[in-house]
Amino acid sequence: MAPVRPAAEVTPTRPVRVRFAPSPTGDMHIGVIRTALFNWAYARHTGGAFVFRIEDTDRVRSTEESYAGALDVLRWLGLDWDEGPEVGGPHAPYRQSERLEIYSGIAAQLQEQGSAYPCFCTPEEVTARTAAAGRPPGYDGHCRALEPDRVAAYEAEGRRPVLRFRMPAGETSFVDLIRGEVTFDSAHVPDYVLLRADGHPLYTLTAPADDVLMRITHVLRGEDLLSSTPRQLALYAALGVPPADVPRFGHLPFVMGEGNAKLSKRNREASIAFYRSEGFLPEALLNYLALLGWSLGGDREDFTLTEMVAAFDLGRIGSNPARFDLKKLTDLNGRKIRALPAADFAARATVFLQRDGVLGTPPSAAEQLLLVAAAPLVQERIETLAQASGMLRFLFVDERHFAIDPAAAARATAAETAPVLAAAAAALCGLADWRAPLIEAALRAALVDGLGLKPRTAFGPVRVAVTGSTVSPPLFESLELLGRERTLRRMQAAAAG
RNA sequence: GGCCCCGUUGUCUAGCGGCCUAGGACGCCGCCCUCUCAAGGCGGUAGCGCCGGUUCGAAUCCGGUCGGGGCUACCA
Repeated sequence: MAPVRPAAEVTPTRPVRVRFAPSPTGDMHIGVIRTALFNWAYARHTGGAFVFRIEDTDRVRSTEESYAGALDVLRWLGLDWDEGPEVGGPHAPYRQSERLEIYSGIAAQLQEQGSAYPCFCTPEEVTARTAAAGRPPGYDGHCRALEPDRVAAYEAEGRRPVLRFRMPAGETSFVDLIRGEVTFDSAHVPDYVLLRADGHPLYTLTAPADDVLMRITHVLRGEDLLSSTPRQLALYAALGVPPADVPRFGHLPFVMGEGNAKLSKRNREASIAFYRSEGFLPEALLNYLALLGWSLGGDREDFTLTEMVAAFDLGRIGSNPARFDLKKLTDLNGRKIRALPAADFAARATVFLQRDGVLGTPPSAAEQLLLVAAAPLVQERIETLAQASGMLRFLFVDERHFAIDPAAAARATAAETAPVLAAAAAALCGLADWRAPLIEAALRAALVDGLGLKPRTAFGPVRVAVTGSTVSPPLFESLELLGRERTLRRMQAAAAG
């Protein structure tokens, strides 16, 4: 058999159409989204189309929740699709469960022309045979040429056959977009199942069918599908798909978790929902994921989606698996948070502050103003949005519920702190203008110069008394935002013990 | 077992025959700054899996080897 060559070598000018085709069988995870990102970036870079298809042919595992979750995650990330669920398109429907007639038509054609045949073997029988023969596992072609009376006998037993594709002998090679030329010998590619015994199609049929029907030009998918590519190519040959309509293939390396295992749905760290609820920014997640297997070139690691799209190039995708590193993601997230305009940060942090009861729902106008004012102070100190609450609570908490963290209070005795707080309160109560520089000057004069304390020991008690913690945004700015009244009240309360 | 893919510091990577006594980033360690915590600045730590070959010259090309991974489902 002549080697099958990718279509793009024949027609390099066909407009790019890529697809993201998850199966809705669980939470969207890191690896899957990285695949979506690369497809999306390639489509946007080339001005092509990004097709979103749902491969829900496994009726047992697919759930409506996962389906909804997939759309939700893509939307949250900002990976917009040109064709697919809810937006429709010329090749609708985009859920394979709604395209069943198409697949049975193709299956019938394949069977009619002898490219596929019914197989009555049970999996147990196949393994028993290969084991007995000392052969490697995999279907042995037992039903390839069944006599009619054998078929009748099986049917009389009440067996329902699957439909298997008849793998032609010979070699199949193709040029993988990421790995270069790959060759498989059909001797190692067993006849595979197209249709279940109940007549429902498998992805082995639906994915290749839809890739061609939806006029996909480039299939960028996980490395786990690399060895199913010769099957897909053989199917196209049997169907008589013109070479120009056969997509090119590129197999992305895995994203690994801790240890040496592929990051899977088992890890909580693999779920996009986890990062969303921890306060990671979508653009940080995407930026980080891009770094796993792709590089802008040079030393640029912190970039925008727009920059990524402009520079995206399949040639720069690496072929070796990458380990997911939460520390690096977190660092990148911190950078993106710091770079946010204050109002933008405030808007994004709001849901987290509400979740933690720091802000009301909806927040009052005063709360919103205070949050924007405090934003720059906090942005520099947190790495995830979820950390904002701990840093800001003292500013918004109702005075009746304000409390000093016991661990912070235990750092010094009341006898030690009371004089400091009294002096601080005295210095501040008559301050003409309640602004950070003046607050600082007054406190330094009273505590450092007046009481002869080191800055560290002078301001520590004030910080604990007013913010309730040993860790807070910068003290003087915090006092300014808190206001004179609440500041003095908290100092007096703390001094009184 | 068979077939296929992969192999630069702990991690992600740059590198595509001389610019490499291998660059950047995260992490880690130290110092500086400093009202806490951060941020920032400066410095340090650590790598081309191994063996052959090609070449004047190899991280870069070739072969082998070892190691890791995937597939080998009526999952995708």
